[in-house]
Amino acid sequence: MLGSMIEARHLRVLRAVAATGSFSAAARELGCTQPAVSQQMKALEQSARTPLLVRTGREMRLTEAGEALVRHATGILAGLTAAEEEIAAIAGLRAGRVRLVSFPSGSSTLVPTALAEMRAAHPGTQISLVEAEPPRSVEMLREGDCEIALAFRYPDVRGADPAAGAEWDDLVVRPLLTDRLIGVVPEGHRLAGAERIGIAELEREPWIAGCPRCRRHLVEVCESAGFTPRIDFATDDYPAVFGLVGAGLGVAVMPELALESLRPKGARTVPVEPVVHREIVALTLPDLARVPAVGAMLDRLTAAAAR
Amino acid sequence: MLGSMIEARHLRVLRAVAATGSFSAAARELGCTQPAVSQQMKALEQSARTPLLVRTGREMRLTEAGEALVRHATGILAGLTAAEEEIAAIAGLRAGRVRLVSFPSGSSTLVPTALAEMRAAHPGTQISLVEAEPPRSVEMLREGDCEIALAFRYPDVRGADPAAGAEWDDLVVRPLLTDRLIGVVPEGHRLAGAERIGIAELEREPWIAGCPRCRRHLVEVCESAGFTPRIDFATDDYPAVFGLVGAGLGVAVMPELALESLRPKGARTVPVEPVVHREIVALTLPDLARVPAVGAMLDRLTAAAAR
DNA sequence: AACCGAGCATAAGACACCCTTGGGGCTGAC
DNA sequence: GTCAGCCCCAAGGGTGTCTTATGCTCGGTT
Repeated sequence: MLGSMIEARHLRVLRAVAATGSFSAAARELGCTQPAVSQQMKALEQSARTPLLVRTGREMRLTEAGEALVRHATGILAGLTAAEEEIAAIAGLRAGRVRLVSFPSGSSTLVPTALAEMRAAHPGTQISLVEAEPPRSVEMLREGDCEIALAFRYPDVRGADPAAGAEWDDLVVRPLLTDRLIGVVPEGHRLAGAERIGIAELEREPWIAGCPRCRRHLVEVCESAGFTPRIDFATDDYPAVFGLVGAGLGVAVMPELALESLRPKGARTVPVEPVVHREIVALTLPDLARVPAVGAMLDRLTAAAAR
Repeated sequence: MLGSMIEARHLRVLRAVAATGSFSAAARELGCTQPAVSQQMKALEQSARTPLLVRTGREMRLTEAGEALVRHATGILAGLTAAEEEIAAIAGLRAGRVRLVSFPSGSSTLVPTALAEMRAAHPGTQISLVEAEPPRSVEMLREGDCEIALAFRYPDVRGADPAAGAEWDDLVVRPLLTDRLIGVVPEGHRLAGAERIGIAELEREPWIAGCPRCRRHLVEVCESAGFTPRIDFATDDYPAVFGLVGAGLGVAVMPELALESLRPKGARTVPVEPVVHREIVALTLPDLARVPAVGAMLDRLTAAAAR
């Protein structure tokens, strides 16, 4: 049912025979023995239901049908080698597109350096970057709108939050780096000069929270410390958080990594206890992880995170 | 060495998978089982050295390499089916060219009727006709300049002429019809009214011979009758022979078939004894005889000769 | 919460295909 | 006449391919 068609191998052999004029020469060109060529041609003529070659003792000639097939074979084999080359380029990292989606402001230093190294090592590849929040970015990954999603996760505070990581159990999770949350208080705050702050010391402060998941995790941490934070504002824009805190409107916690590219105007940063870690990971699909360009980009991200 | 390339079968399966979005549906479309599709795709991905499909649980998506391959597959498979159709047309007598070469004036009635029936039965085929003498026509056949050669041969007169037929022992010889030689004498000749002429009765007449092979055979026949003919003229143009005989310049023998389309001006025809037969045959190469259009044309020639 | 249907992967077995080796016949050249 | 080149044929080993049967996961249902 599937095997009664003309195969590419047949056309390669036929073309070699037509070009050289003999089975033996074609066999030498193809790197096989002469009976192999003979059998291929017999099979091809059988599936064609008409002779393609005329054996005249001295030379091997094509029939009309043979000429027609050779004429078509040229284009077909050209298309086939073009396809093979394009695939080989993708497999050999001389081409390939990787769509990277990252959470906002998570691409401050990690993504740019990884992207620069990737471009330097494999100039043919094209890396695109879009920003999206983790719930949305994972959705994009599953929908096929990107190949790599940068996300972060918090460890379970009390074993009651398996959902945060459980959503990813069918994904490839590549840990990149782990940073911790730093407390942010107004300059005039009573704890502004402290060396460390126990989280419970901020029980009665108004809070400025981050993105929904950050906010949820903040509540969990505080509740396991014995209180429920009063959240007055919520924004995922870190400069805005800094502005709000600097204006004396509340306190906040912020990833250490985000601080590197922010200027603390009117606010002070203080380590909090217990230490809260945030793990930044790269996510992809199992099949996509085996795509060379995707794997290479993951490696670059890992390498960039190692600093 | 030969088996490491992308095969057409792989592309057909890949296209079906891409079109249907699942292995099972592709298997139904292709008329095979689902594991067959699964294994084909695994083999293709292995030879591509990069994943082509992304299994996301719900749907089957293509990677960039997969998209590229499908894009190429469209053209490749189109070319392949076009080639298959053209071959099938030739095999199915909806197309095909047959170059027929015939000896002069041998195509008087035989070839036209066969050609007309061929055209009526298989309108797609193209039959061309060229005239050439038997030594040359066989050469054309061997050189690949025609598919069928019409020729004639005389039976051995004394077992000393094996060369006439021995040249064809690697050819397919299809006997079409056998006619006999008829004597031609001037109107005023002493034997013009005879019912039969013994060949020896023309011993002292001047002769008008035909083509080289006819002339050679004439000499053999006469010699086996006990004399050597005196040949004054030789031409392979039968009307010219008639003219020469009618002008009283000699006697001749002529194939009965040629007489049908000639007007005997000034000459009379008389059967000669012993009866000399001339066998008209169609020649082709063994491989070419298996080409449908060639075989069909041979059949039409045989059928036309049966009348 | 448990069930069920759809879909994919895997394993094993039968079968076909393909290539190679070895031998033979044929043709053309020295 | 011999020799080299070319083709076909037959037999054997290896590989690929398809099928059946089975297990697993997922999504929708009862």
